[in-house]
Amino acid sequence: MSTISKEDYIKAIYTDQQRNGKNVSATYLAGKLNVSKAAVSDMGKKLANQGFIKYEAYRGATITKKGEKLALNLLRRHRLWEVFLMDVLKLDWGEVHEEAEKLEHLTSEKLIDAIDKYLHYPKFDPHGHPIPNKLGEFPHTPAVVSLKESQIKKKYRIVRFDDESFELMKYFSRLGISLYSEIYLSDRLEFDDSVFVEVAGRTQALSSKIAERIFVTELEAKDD
Amino acid sequence: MSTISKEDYIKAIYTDQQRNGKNVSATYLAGKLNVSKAAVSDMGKKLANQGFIKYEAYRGATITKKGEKLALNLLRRHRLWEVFLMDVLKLDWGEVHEEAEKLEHLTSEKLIDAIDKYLHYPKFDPHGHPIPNKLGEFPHTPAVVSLKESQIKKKYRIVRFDDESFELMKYFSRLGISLYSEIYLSDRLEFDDSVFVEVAGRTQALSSKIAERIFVTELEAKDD
DNA sequence: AAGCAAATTTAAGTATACTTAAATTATTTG
DNA sequence: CAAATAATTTAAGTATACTTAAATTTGCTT
Repeated sequence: MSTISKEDYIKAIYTDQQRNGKNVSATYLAGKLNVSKAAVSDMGKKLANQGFIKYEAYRGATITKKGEKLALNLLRRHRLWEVFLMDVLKLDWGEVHEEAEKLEHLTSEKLIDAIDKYLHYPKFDPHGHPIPNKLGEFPHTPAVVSLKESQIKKKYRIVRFDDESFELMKYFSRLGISLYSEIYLSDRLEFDDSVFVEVAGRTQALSSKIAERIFVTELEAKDD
Repeated sequence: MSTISKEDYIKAIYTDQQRNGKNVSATYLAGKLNVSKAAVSDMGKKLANQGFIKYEAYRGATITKKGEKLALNLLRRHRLWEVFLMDVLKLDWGEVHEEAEKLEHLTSEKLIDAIDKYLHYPKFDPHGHPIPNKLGEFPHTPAVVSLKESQIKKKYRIVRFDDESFELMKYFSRLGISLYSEIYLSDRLEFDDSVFVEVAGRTQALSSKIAERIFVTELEAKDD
């Protein structure tokens, strides 16, 4: 009923819809999944037939309840594997996502529950993404905003990197930007929406593309 | 180059050739892999083209060096996963083989090496199968024979169950026959080659089909 | 050694998940 | 608002890994 390929489409549709709120376009999916737009159109119809998504010709996909259930399950498997591979098997940052991407598709309910138990039911993965429980429920979390939307002259704590690419993660670690570190948003340029931040004792400029991927919670005001 | 399907064929060919020493027949593979004989014939040609096996029409398959290398790698991945799933994640006997069967195909060199290290380089899996190292070398092991070939009136230690089926494993555990237990081969019937054994304080009769799957090493003579 | 049964292959066809190229629909812009 | 351009779909074709049914080969039996 659901193959690896289909699962990849469903996860991409769910994730993009969560992030951007609108119908997920064929072009986006083709880029993300590295296939032609024609393939997306084809698969769109199949997934719609099987009730995982709604697919209107020329206007993209939206996830259904059934699709969401599968997507949350995949997210759960993916994120638990990530924690496991990093914390237990000591794979590093960059390897973890790619491995999890493969393992998530072939992991039975029993196995993933065993991993969950072994890890004492973690609530977040190594990027700060919340891990759905068996029922597909996310842990309750304080409100988070991306650095792009947060206010200047305020102190925050980084709680999530909303990106899995090894490249960006390496960039962050080179800059001393890591999960749960404090960050002070000193300024934002009108010109290109880039931001200036103080983190790990350094002042950095970050493009809005990057700020958009860093999620934070507010801390008490900084006293200078 | 090598898909999950192909890997399953190669593993089956390698394993059967090891066990029975002759060309592996299409009928055997069709049964083992749950596909038609026509499918085996098809795939046989493909695998031969790619250098994994030799395949002579009407006379079955033999593994090549290249195929053996891949098979040993698969065996390594499979067996390490089995140890990991049982010892670390506490899955039970029956579940372990099936899960490993899926995971082995999508496990990178790095991951399997991390698992190997985590487990402190185990030499045998939960069925007593030897685990090849990174180079495809088996650990040195004392000579083992199946109960079918061993001599009566001698004491042995069970060191391997050469079968992965849950059914047989359950049967053994019901009879109190477990890995590394002592077993005394009291008699063998000419009639059907079945054997009488004393194990776990009980006297049992075992069919030759079953005796064939139990591998033992000799212990010092039993003193009555 | 001929005939027969079993094993195997060939042939034709299916489903999945793609591809490229042409045709169609939607959207932007002057 | 029409034309251009961008996005998407349709059509035709490919590779993989199967299927069933018919034809062929092998090896056994007498």
